[in-house]
Amino acid sequence: MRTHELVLQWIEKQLSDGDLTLGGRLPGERAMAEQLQVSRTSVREAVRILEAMGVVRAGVGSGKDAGTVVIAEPGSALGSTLRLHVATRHLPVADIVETRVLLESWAAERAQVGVPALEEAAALLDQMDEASDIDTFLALDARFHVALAQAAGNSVVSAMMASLRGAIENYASTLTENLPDWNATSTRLRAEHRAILNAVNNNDGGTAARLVAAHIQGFYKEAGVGNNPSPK
Amino acid sequence: MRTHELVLQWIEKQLSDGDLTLGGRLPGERAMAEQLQVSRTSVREAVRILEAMGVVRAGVGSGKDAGTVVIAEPGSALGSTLRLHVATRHLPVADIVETRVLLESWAAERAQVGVPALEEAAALLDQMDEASDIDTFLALDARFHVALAQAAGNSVVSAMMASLRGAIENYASTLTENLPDWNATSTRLRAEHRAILNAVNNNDGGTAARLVAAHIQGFYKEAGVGNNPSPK
DNA sequence: ATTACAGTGTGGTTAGACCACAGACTCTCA
DNA sequence: TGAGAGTCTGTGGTCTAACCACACTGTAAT
Repeated sequence: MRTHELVLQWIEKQLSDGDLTLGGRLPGERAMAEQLQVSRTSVREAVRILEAMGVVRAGVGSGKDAGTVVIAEPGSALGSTLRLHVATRHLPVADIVETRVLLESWAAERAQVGVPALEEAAALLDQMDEASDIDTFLALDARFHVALAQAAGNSVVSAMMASLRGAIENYASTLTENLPDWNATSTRLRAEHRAILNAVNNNDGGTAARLVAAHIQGFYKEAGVGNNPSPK
Repeated sequence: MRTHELVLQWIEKQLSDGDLTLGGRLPGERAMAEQLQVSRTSVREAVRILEAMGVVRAGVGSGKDAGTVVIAEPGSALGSTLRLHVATRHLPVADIVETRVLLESWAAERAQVGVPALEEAAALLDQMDEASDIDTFLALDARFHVALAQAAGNSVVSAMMASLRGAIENYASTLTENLPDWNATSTRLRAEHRAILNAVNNNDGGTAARLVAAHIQGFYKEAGVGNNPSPK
């Protein structure tokens, strides 16, 4: 077993045992190195991996943002991983879109009325009405979908949803260049968003799920993702 | 931007541009360091991250298994990430199980008859009939479920399925100790597996999906995962 | 009291050395 | 001529020891 894996194992144990909790600080790299009788290099490699996994955040200096702190950001971490694999051409974008449809439909169907995430979603829609440039619109759109997914209350689904969206974010941005008429498209997307949110708030999960699926597939189809996700 | 992130960016570009493909070798660490004008340490940190993401595999020595090679194993990488987050107690096991049900039901419904993965699944069932100890059985069980998911032909869903299963592998192993009668349970599980596979082979996706959902929920419920996944 | 500055501890980076490993090569000897 | 032993080379794995930038903390000078 490689040295940095030993460090990883040790840290994972600290987490499992509850000795290290969210917001907690890891010992300094030099201290850990001495405690585990390994070099600082190996400690750093382990920390790098945890950072890539979204489990810790490293900050220099001193004070509140300094040191290596335990966080919980599985979404962005999974997103980076998926993005890299898309780059290797072994995760087709069509499969990602299809999976998004699957997860978001499920979440829309089970979204619970009254949770804070839904209020945030509504606020985001208002902001989108005033967004002028495309990138701002897309960023708000991403947050809206994530908020909607959160309303279902399953953190794994939320994280995966966010990661899928993140993995193809640049891709989606590029796609908009293919659109014949962005104004028309954005107007349609905004209307669809309202309809989805209304269905959710009316406790009509089935309709919400169908609308979400059509919404996502419609966008990528119009923007020209060659492959058509298998129809439900 | 930190140095190792620069290296990561460079490698990702090589992948995107197709200069680096599956099975291909990265330049040696020393060569990359010189080419990018950074230290070997920084190159190594980048490689460690890619390794954690399941994008490359590092091997010492010389010959076919040596050097840093591009692979495509998103499943195990995502699994490690999820496992760590479970350790931080911010991804409840119940949510993972629920997501498994979601993904596997979907996959079972769309599994295509005749693909190699289904033949492998059938072979695994035969092996499970002869498996004596629990851990062997569970390992085969995991492979069966992954094979079933692969039959749907969506690589993202397959990878996520595998990762979810991997994230709670140890957990599942521990759970079996809670079972009152392993022989009875394993007999039931085997019968359920056969029924699922039969439904798939009869092109009865709806039934297959229902059976899979019941199969997974039943196991965790019997084994005592407190939380009950929200009913469909 | 306010300000300037040195001190301290954090992660970030580097250079250079040595190790174990595994295949390729070469030399020796039967 | 063939087989075996020994050497060479290049890979990643690890370690040490230094230096940097940063951000707060305490202290001393004004």
